[in-house]
Amino acid sequence: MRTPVSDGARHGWVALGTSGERVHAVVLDAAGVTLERVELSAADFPGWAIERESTSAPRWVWNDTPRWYPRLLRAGLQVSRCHDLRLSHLVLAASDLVVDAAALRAASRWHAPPYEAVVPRQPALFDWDSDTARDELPADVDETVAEFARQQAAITQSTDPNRLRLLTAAESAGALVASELHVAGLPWSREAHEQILHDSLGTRDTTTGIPTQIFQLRQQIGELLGDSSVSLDSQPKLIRALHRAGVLVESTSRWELAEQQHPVIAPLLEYKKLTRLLSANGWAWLDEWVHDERFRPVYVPSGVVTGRWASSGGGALQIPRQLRSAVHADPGWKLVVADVAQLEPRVLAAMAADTNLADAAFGRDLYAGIVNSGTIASRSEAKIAMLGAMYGATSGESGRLVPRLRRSYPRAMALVDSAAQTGENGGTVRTWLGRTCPPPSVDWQLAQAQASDSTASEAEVARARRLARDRGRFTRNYIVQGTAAEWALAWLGDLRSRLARLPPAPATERATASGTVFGRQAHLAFFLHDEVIVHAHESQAAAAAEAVRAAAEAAGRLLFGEFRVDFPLDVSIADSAAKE
DNA sequence: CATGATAGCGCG
DNA sequence: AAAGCGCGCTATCATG
Repeated sequence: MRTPVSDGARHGWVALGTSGERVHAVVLDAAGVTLERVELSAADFPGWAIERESTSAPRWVWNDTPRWYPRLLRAGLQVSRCHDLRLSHLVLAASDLVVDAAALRAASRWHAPPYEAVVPRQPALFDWDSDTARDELPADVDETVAEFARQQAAITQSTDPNRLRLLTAAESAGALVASELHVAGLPWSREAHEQILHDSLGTRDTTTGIPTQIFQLRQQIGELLGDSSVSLDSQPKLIRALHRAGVLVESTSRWELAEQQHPVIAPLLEYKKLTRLLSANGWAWLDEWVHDERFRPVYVPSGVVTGRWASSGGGALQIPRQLRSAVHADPGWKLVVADVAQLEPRVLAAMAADTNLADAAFGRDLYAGIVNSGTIASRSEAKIAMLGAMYGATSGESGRLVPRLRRSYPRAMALVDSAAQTGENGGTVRTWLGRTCPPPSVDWQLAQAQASDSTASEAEVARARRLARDRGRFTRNYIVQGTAAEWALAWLGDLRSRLARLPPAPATERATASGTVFGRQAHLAFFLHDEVIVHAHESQAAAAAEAVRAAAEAAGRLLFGEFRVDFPLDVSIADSAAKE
């Protein structure tokens, strides 16, 4: 295992490409001048890369991290830095900060969907259409070098090269982390999971497969509704059965059912809860997604329009709290579970340089700070108000409370209000580092144009107004959610290099079996917007926890410099990831 | 039989 | 009471 060299002077770049079975590398100096061209067989490539990393720690330039990095990891190489051309292209071609994006946009083959969408897990299910084939990502090394040059030029000539350099580096570091998370996997106890399933669902009937608890609830609900054959899984049928029993609901959603007074409600809500567990994370999920005590979801960096990650397969970003105790460290290892308290409002305070809000948050619970300042009476109201301000609430308790925040924190509120106004007017907004939201759709623009015509009907005007407001709420939230995603990338990127610098754990049986770079090393095991889980040998858990905190501080400084805002973490070191 | 839309619920 | 952002996934049901 090679430990990444810590960042210091610039180490130059190595651009990679393929041609058939051959790998081509072009070594560039820091100014982008070609120093050397190397051609390798696919088999020789990992060894060559390991050598290169240890001698010069270059920034690896490649078309798409998931097409290159997993095999290097399996060969034992954790690289220190890369430039992901696909992700960077998507950011730069759309960014307001780029002065002339024509050349980038003309290179349309670089505008490509995530690898998972192109190479699906079950290829048979995918229907290749001509567009996808035509837009396949370039792999040739000269095309790689050319795109890299275009991107460097776009950054250098932009109105804010520093931000775009940070953003593309953060995106690229995130791409490395995403591959590492997949290869390492989330430690998952099959036994603990099965215990949870058994405790809540009971045992599966040997012939029907229906768990006893669900079977019994179904019987009980049938009796209470006076219809033993009622279908509980079909909303229309369930609604009709409820109506016959005098429960006058318009939907079968949980909140509406919960309002009703009827003996069938409690068992019905329980039934819905249990069937949800069964279908989303039951025995079938366990068999499909957990192997060798690891859950290995596919993370999709930048899969969300705001820059947040998405995931593909297994519902990685929706693991229910109920199952978190199944996330369990290996014997002799620990989980360091850390999440940021109120990331988004802190990010908003820093973006707006709103010292009142940053001070209210400093060193404590942000909502308690708002209460403390006398702005709002209770913590729960403060939270509702702040979420309403960032999401664009107009009615209800939230809408009522937002004006109070506007009085106490005018700078922060003006920033989100202005983003909303820009969006309503059809404009674009951008995050702190320059990720720019998409322009309004053709349909949206058409609706606005029609509504401004003197012959427009009332319905057309109302629809255009509603669409404009919808877009305003989107852009309002975009700047905050997107900048929070950037903070999280900076946190992850800094953390991965800190963890890589920790000395390896003592040799264990598992280390020899796992066959990857992470067998003996503290490593990231999970990431979810504002939370990380690190898997570390017990001898290193405390150092890993300290690295998590230090990385959060570094991320705050990297984005917001000396502005006085902090990002406090809740950190725990435990065998499982269970909360509370 | 396959595809797409919708409801509902899980996560931040 | 159920609004106000961003997602993925499952089941059902209408449509091709």
